[in-house]
Order: sequence, then C-alpha cells, then structure tokens
Amino acid sequence: MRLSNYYLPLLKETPAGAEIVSHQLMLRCGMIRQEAAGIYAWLPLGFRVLKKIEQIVREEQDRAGAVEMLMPTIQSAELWRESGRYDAYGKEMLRITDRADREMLFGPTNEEMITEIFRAGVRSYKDLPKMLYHIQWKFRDEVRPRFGVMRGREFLMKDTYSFDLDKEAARKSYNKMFVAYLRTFARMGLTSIPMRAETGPIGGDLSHEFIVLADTGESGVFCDKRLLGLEVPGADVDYDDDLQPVIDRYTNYYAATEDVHDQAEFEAQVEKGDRIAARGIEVGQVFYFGDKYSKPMRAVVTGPDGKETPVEMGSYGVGVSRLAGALIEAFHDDQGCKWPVPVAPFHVGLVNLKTGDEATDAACAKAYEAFTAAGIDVLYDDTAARPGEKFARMDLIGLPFQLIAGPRGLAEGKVEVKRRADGHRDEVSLDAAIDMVTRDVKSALKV
RNA sequence: CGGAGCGUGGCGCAGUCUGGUAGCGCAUCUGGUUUGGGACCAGAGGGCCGCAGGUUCGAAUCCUGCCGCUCCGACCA
Repeated sequence: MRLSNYYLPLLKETPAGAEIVSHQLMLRCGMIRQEAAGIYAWLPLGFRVLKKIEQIVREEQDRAGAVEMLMPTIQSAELWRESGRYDAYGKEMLRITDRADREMLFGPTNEEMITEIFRAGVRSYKDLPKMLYHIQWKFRDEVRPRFGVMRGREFLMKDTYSFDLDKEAARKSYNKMFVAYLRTFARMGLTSIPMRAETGPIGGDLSHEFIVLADTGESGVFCDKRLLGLEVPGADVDYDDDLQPVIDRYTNYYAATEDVHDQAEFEAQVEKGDRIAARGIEVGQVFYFGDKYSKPMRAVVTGPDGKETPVEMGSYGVGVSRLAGALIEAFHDDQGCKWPVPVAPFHVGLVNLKTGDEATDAACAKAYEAFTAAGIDVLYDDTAARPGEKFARMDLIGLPFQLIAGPRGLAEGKVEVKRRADGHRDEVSLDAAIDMVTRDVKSALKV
C-alpha cells in the first residue's frame, strides 16, 4: 500500500477523553474513530489489525474442529422468551421494533439462536459432538462504555457453542477450546493465563477466563508466577487426543480473578516469591452450562437407549475487537505501538527519504515490488513529507520493520533496516535488506 | 443508574466568574528557502461558540430546558 493513496489520519496530540494508552494510540494512529459512546468506526489501519486478529482466531477454531457460520446481528424477541432471558436480560439489551411493531433486539450473544439452529437440524446422539462458531458484531448497552474498544457497546466477538451427549463429552469439547485459546493468544504474542471464574448457578469447575496481564486491566487477578512459563501446545497438537493432561498442567497452579479469589488458599498453595497479584484484561472465556438452554428450548437428541435427552452445551468467547486494544496495552512504548508481526497492520514500513530522487525512488520501487511479490504487507511512505516526520509516524504506528532508503545511503550502496521491537538497526545493501526483512517476517509468521 | 465535569475552526485549548460581536498552538492552503529524526520566513482560508427558548440596547459569557461526550462508583467479551 502506498501511503499517498491510503487514509491514515494521524493525530499529533493525545485526544481528550482517551485515558488509557491503547485508546490514545488507536486514535492517534488513525485506527479507529469514535462515532458515539462505545461505538467506533474501524479506519483502514485498525481494520487491518482487526482482520488479522480475526483470522488467527478463525484458524485456531478450525484446527480445533469448530465449524464457522454466521448468525445475524438482529434477533427476534420470541427466541429470547423461550429461554426466559428476554425479561431477565435487562437494559443492557438493545431492544427495537420493526415496522410491523414486532419486537426485535440487537444480539448481545447467541445462545438462544444457536440452540434454535441446532435443534432444527439434529435428532440423534450419532450427530454429536458438534462445535459451531461465528465471528459477529454484538451489542451490549453497557452502563458505562470506556477504554476505547476494550469496553465498547458494539464489539466484535468470536463465539463458539459446543453440543454433546453428556457431561463427560462436554468436558472434551471444553478442553479443545481451552487449548485452542492458549494457542490463539500465543500466536498473537500474548501470554494468556486461564483463571478460575464464576460459574453461575450451575457450579462445577468448568469455567475459565483467559487473562492477559496489564496494569490497565479491569479485573484484579491472582496467580502463580510459574503459569507464565508454561509451554503452549504446538500446532501439531492432536485435538482427538485426551487433552486433560494439558488442562491439568495449567489448572494445577493457583489462578483466580478477584470474584472467586481466596486469599488463604492462595497463600497456602503459592510460595511468597511466586505470588502475582496484578491487573488483567479478559480476552476470552470458556464456559460449560449444561442444559441451561437446551432444556427450556427443547434441543434434544435421542440417545443410544432410545430416550430423548437435552444436549449438554458450552459457550466459548473471544473478544476480537477488545484484543486490538489489549495488544497495544501489551506492546507499545513512548513512541507508539510495537506490533508483533502476526497482528501488525503491515509487516514493513518502506520509507523513501527523498521522493523525486531517481535512485531513491527506484530502490523503493524495487523493494515494494519484492515485498508485495513475497506476500509481505508493506506500507510505502512515498509522500513528500520531510524525513523526520516520516520517521516519527512510522514509529507511532509501530510496524515491526522499517526499510529506510535515501540518497546518502544509496550512494554507498546501503539502506537501513530498523526493528521496531528493540530499535536495532542494520545498514546493508538493498537486496540484503529485502531478504532480511522477508526472512524475518516469514519466520515470525510460522505457526 | 448514583456522583463529578466538559461541549468554542480538523485536533488540543484560552476566553465564561465581571455581557460589548471570538483568540492561541498544531494542522490546512499559497509563495519562497529547505530536506538523513516531527523545518523556517511571508501570506491566506476556515467558527449558527452543542441545540432550543428566555433576560438584555447587546449573550460564547447570565437564566431555563434538552442533546451529546468524559471521568469516579456498582455491572460486563
């Protein structure tokens, strides 16, 4: 992409009303624009990040055996009356009426709808297990939207729903999502910690929130330091294997959000030096809820014994749009964002220090074509701006690599390659620079 | 939903207390000088001062109502 052709409205000053660094940077980088309280337009740069996050989430869901579909944003009130949640949900649900005065709502979640879809197509236990997911915009009329996209009213969420014959089988589905989540966040460069969470009226131990530690996180969290060093299952993980040992490896250590935290237990289980009491951002949640919806909504299958039983269900959410904010919270410095390669809006920023200079233009054109041909996402600053301004904005948007070419260096056959993560710079030939960046990006994208 | 605050060119703000017809920085445009880490000089454009009513000779400023946004708290991916 050529910057001269792009829409990248950068802000020099921190916008009023943006309190946390991710919100400030998203606005300053021209990633998002607020349209109403908790409602954002995703500008081209932010949209690219959102799409990359979404794609990683999708790939890991598919790998775990979940099947993608798409449910509508608008739902009928009827459906929610079946489960009894229409009245229970309260003001957080945005209710609307259509021209015929039918009661509709902007979906805050999709348990009812997926249950309805499932029951329409499945009769036998032989059709189980099933996992279905979609990535769709949700609306929750939050009392108090804040922190930019981290707590918006409209947000993009991946939600998976599992259907099993009994609790034992449901646990297997749960474990698959547990592992898929560990992998999903790890691929984005995030260390996520599964923490015991409130399970509601059903009880049991089958609910975890996946937390990324950050000072600006909304939840207080307590966990064992050793959780941070655990090895995440590789891409070769076999989801048909028994995953329980993996889950046990994580759940053996103390980890709880403040809602379920037990200080005495914490101190008993964790050595003083290993105790972490911090703040965290919830980026995902896995939840088993049994027949809470299948029973009232009569989503039943005929079992081997010929009897009908409600299916055992679970739901599994990832805050896709929230992750864009969480990633910046995790990866930034005084200059701006520091995107990990897999979620970076572009992999490399190509900086032409003197547009109009024949040799410089030619070198940049060559690099641009080479990157594009290699499938590297490149943002080419071909504008007439002064070098200082170009450097500053590249640092602000924080692409992992910069390839900087100007007459002075080219006279000696050199261009500069700069790594945003650690500020490391190399001066090498143009060909070497292209190879170096291409190789580094490819290796960082390796799953 | 309780408490607090804010709405003034694209962005960040001053002006409001004490009414007199709108200003600063950045950005934008033109010309020139510049060009390897956010340039300099000269000039220019751009504002129903959130909306509606009221008081007044006169309202960004005072009064009333409404709308929008933000922060703190209780709730949530």
